[in-house]
Amino acid sequence: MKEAQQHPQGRATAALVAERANVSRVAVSRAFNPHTSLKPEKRERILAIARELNYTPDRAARALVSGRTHLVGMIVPDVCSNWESQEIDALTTALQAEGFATLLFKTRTDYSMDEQLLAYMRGFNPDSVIAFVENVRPKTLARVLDRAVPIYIDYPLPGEAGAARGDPLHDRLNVLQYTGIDQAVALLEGYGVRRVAYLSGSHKSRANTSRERTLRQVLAARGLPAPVIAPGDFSYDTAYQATIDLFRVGPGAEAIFAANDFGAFGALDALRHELRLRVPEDVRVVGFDDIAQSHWKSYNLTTVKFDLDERVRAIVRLILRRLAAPDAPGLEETLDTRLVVRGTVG
Amino acid sequence: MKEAQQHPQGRATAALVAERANVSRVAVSRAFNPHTSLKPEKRERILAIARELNYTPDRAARALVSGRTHLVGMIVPDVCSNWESQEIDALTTALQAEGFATLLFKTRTDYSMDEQLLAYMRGFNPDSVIAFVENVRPKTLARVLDRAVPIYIDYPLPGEAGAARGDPLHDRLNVLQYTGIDQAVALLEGYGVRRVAYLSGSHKSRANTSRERTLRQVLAARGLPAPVIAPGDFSYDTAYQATIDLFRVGPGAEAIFAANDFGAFGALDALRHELRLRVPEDVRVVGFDDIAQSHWKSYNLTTVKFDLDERVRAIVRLILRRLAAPDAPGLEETLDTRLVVRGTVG
DNA sequence: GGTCAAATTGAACACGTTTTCACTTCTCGT
DNA sequence: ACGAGAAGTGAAAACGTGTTCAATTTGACC
Repeated sequence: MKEAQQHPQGRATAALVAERANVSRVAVSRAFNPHTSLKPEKRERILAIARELNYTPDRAARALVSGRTHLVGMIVPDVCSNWESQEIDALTTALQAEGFATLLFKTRTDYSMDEQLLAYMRGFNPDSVIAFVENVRPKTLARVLDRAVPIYIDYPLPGEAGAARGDPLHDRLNVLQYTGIDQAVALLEGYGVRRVAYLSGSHKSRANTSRERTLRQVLAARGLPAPVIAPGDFSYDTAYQATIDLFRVGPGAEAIFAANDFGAFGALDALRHELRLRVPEDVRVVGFDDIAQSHWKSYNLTTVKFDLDERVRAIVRLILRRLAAPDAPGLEETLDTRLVVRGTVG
Repeated sequence: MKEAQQHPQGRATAALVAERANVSRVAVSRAFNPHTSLKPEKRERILAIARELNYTPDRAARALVSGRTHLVGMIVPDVCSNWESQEIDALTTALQAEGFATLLFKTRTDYSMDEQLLAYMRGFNPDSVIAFVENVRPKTLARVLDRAVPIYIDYPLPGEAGAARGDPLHDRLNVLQYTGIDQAVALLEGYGVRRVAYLSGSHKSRANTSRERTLRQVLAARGLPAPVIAPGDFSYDTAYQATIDLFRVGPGAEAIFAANDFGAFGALDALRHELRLRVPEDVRVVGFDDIAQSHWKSYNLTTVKFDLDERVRAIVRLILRRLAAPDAPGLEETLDTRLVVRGTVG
């Protein structure tokens, strides 16, 4: 038997555990892999000694041979001020339970995802990649990422909804927004609102485009006029200024749909503190996301909610299905939204 | 020369690049490691072919032999609602530039860090670990993490400040709070404030303890009475309720120090929307952190600011110094704070 | 042209694991 | 008691890279 070190420093290795337990190194490996055949009492003894020696199989070595790193790459423009931070938070917890870890990367805040960053991430060889950033073409992603199949979080445009696109290059979580928006418009209509403004998110983002078009569709279906569009970029500050412009320069509105909750906060603060308008008496406001701050008293925002738990479960499901069948064609999951009624509509 | 595959699928390997470039595999390795001797034109040619084949050295293999994973583990209780999310955000960007990636782990929100999670993280073998969670003893951390030397972000208590503790088990970033708190109290004193309340963070957290004790020290130094303590846990909701109790049941106060900005928001909303008090006319409020939301019009919070850039640079410096000298005794960096004046004091 | 130090090169080994493949030992039905 | 299938075992071969070391080439100087 080979002479293993007393591990005076550095991690204990499988060879050391094997020596201590009077078994082969292979047996140690098997003890840590559930679906291998090893006499139960033997496995028990090995695990006990491993615990005693503070031994865990080296993930780098394991990755080298198995091809699995158990890392899930996530690319975000901003960890703080976004719906995505909630999702990262919940995803990290869920993935931890499945034996994965979150590998975080930051791209520029203009939602552009450069190839350099993708290549950088690829170097870490994640098992899966979740693209929160939309402004990258699936083909670019697939070309740079040779192994992991990326998961797109997508907001289908009206008409695309049921279409099976079956793209084998990536998997997809579709978030439909019709239901939530329709509930919001119905509520507004009940208060007699007719003139609606849409406070945009970033121009090129599909989340934004989808929300705007779906809103148009819902308004049209109910015989209401098309929305006025105010420019924005999902940020508080831009929304604040855009709202001021909408009322000082533009035509104003009876209700504002903001592309996200942060934008809605900006709109609310502009209406109340700058334009001296009352919400909801003078203007009504609806957001998207339902982040933690939305229930705070200063805002108390009525908003279109994504079910976070459901969403996280769907993503984890996509990851596990993909890893179980690496060559399967593009997988899809679809979720719906609903309205959370608070104080900014009436 | 060994027959390398055409890489019909899967990553390109160093052997393939070597074959294509008519060099040895070792030369390819050297081409990617800057401080090795290789004829420049040769390195150029190898890198060109590597780029063409979309080749990057496998980090798992590299980690196996070099012992460096280029991963930095971060443990947080909450990614969304915290000062930490800002720090994670900025740290991730800075670390990316140095060739590292952020490995994110979530612990329970009660700030307790179980050994199981530490062992789980250890399996990924990060080069460095940043402990945002305070409720774990350095010895526990050092015992579970055999390789990485953890970095503690610490808020020294009054009196501990200059003391070189020289603990070799971990490195430390000290954040002093005297200056910022002193500036805040001086400002309040200028408005004639004498009765100050401190709205706590989580009881066991050193950030909280340090803020409370430093506030006591500053008040005493200026001949003002000791603060009334209202219980809290760094969250909006708890702060909201605690503020109501402070005024309905307790003695009230002329000014409130909240242990963090989120708590300050809760206090502000409780004062204005529940207690119908005016800020800053009736009660003045000061927070800690200066997060992004603190400048929003609804809050416009006067707060003790941590310089994020400076802080991130200090942490990166600690990481690099530690990796350059793995056996050095405990490293330390020390930073100060300052007050950001906005609208909640006067 | 000759000499010596410095720069460059590649074969062999090491890193710690999983996987494959024969081989041995059990288990159970006849 | 016998065979056959199942379960358990360990030696050896990967996985893709960095590092060591001795051999070779280059460059500068006289």
